[in-house]
Amino acid sequence: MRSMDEKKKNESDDKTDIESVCNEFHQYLRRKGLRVTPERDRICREVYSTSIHFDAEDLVQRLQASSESVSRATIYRTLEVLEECGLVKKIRQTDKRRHYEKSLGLEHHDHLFCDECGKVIEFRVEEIERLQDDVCDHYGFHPRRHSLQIYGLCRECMAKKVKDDASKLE
Amino acid sequence: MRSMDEKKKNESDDKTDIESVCNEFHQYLRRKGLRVTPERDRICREVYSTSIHFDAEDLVQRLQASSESVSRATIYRTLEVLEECGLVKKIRQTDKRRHYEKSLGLEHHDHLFCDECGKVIEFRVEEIERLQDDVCDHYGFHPRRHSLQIYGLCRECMAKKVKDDASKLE
DNA sequence: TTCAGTGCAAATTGTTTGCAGTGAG
DNA sequence: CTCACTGCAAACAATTTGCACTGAA
Repeated sequence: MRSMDEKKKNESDDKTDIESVCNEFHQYLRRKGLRVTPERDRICREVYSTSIHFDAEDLVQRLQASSESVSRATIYRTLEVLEECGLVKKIRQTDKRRHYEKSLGLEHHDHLFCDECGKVIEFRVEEIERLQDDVCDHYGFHPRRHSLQIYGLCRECMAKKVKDDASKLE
Repeated sequence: MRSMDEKKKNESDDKTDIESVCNEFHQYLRRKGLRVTPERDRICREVYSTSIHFDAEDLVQRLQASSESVSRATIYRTLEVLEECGLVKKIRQTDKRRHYEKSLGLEHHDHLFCDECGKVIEFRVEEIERLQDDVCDHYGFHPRRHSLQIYGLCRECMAKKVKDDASKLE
């Protein structure tokens, strides 16, 4: 698997320094003539202090559980701003919820989603990226973003399923 | 572009004979002990007599415009059955609507979506399919379905944009 | 001081559900 | 004759919006 770029699956990896992310966000806001408010700051921190993957409703739950609650509307509005400034990316899954991932410092990558346990595995294969560009060239298409999602069963859930199926036959 | 499989973009291509599709659907229903009803038939025909791509709400609009209106609930319920039997496939969920494409006789393929005019271009690259399998092997992941979506601007919209931007500079 | 931003509650949108009546097998 | 299917209207769940108030610049 030469071209596959191994990624440690470390959801709570705190390498990205929250302060610098907030700074970047504040700068973006000022550049755009938007205001830096405690709510926006709080939301940005919450997003960046937890797992890479989250959805809007989860975020609402978490933020409203804290003493410094932020309203649902503000959270939705702020997620849009965060997306515009590139700190967060929509990845949208199968259910009706809007899924995001924080994107600072992350190279583009694609996902494997386990149908059973919901696990998310990230991967990146240069060769696939390149082939996509070829396709676009071929159609004169100007790509802005893409997503490759593979759904199925992860190793563990597959093993479990095989076992369950076997025991049903007894 | 050796491995790229050219697909004529012919949305209303009626090669797939509606009668045989309906037949297949009826057989599936019987096999499963489900009933063949006029509503299910009507929905199946509507799906197969129009463009490959559609979303649930569009279908509702079209079916309710006709004299033989079918209720929204029945349409949603039937789409599920059509999906189980493989006559229809769920695709992207960019907006909040549920998008489908009819899948009979179509080989798996991926999509380019134009952000501007909404055009959809289908493509298939064997090499990409193969690389995806490699990725799954590597993680011990058992794939069931996948989708690769590329968003951006199609040739025409890109040209238009370039022109517009240029005229703004005058 | 002045709007952009906030919270709240009401509105929207797509989809799902409960139920009484109906018709396919 | 039965029970799966239908239409309807109400229920849901996620997101959006209108509006009066508030606080960042």
